[in-house]
Amino acid sequence: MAFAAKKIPSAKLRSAAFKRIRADHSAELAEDYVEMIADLIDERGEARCTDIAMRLGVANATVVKTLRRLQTAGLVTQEPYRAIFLTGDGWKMAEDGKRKHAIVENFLLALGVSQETARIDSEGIEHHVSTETLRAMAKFLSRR
Amino acid sequence: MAFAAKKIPSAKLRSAAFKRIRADHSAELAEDYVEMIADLIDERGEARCTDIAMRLGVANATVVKTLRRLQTAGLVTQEPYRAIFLTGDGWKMAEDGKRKHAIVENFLLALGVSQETARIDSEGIEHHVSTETLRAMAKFLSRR
DNA sequence: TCTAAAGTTTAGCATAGGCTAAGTTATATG
DNA sequence: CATATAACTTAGCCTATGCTAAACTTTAGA
Repeated sequence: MAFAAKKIPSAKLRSAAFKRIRADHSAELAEDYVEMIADLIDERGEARCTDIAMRLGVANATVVKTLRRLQTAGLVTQEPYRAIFLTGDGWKMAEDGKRKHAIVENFLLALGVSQETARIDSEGIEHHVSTETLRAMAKFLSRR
Repeated sequence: MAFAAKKIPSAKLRSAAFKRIRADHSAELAEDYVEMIADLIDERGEARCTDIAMRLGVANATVVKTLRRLQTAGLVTQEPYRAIFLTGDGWKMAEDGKRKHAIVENFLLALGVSQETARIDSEGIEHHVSTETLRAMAKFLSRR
C-alpha cells in the first residue's frame, strides 16, 4: 500500500448501493417479461413467444430460455407449444411494474420531456427507483 | 396463431427501448468503474484493485477480470501488480458520469427524498437518463 | 385431408460478470 | 535483509442472457 494511509469507513455503505443495483438487474428482466405478457393477454387474449421476442427485440430462442427460468421462479406457466400464462405471483409483479412504470412515465412527462423520451427512459428508470422516490414522484404529480 | 389477427405496427419502436436498456447495461459497469477509479485517484492519489473491490462489494478477482475488459476497451491502463490509471477516454467517461450523477442526485434531493435514498437511487438511475431528461432535471434545479 | 407456413423447442455456442482457491509479487517491519 | 502480510493474478467454476441452425408441432388453406 503505497499511499492510502487510512481506510475509508463508509466503504460498506457505498457498496450497498452497487449490490442493490446488481440485484435490481436480475429482477429487471423478469419484470419486463411479466409486464409484457400481461399486456399481451390484455390486448389480444394470449401471449406468445414470437410476440414477446418481437417486442423485446431478441431472438425467439432467447425468450424460450428465459421463460423456462421464469417458470422455475414460479411467475409463469406454460404447456409445450401453447400460449403463456401468469401465475398469481406473476400477475402481482406485473401490476406492481405497471403501476411503477406509469408513475415514472407521467412524472417525466410532467417534467417536460417528450412523449418518446418519457416512454424510453421510464422503461430503464422504473427498475431503479425506490419506494421513497416513487412516492416523491407521485406527490409531485398530485401537486400540480 | 389462434387469436391475434393483426400485427402490431409499433413493435419495432417498442423494442428500441429494450435494446437501449441492454446497451446501457453493458456500458453501466464500465462507467461505474472509471468513475470510481477517478474518485480514488482524486482522494488518495492512486486506484487499487482492493479499494475498487471493496467499494463495489465484489471479489478481487472479479475486479481484475473486469479491468482486463476495460483495458481492451481502451479506458484504463495498468502494469502487473501496479496501480490503475485512466486513459483520455477513461477520464472523459468518468467526467461525464460524475456530471450526470451529480445532476440526478441533486434532482432527487430537490424532489424531497432523503440523502441516503438520493445517493442510492441516483447510482442506478444515472445510467438510464437520456440527454433530454437530464436537461429537464437541470432546468428544474435551476428554476428553484 | 394433406401440406406448407408459422410458431416452438432443442442443441450448441459466446460473452459478461459473479465466485473460490491457489499461486505469485511487493512491501513493511522486526 | 529476511520474511510475514497484503495485494495482485491465474485457473476454473457457475449462471444469465444473447445468438444461429436445425428439428419438431400446429394450424390454415388449397
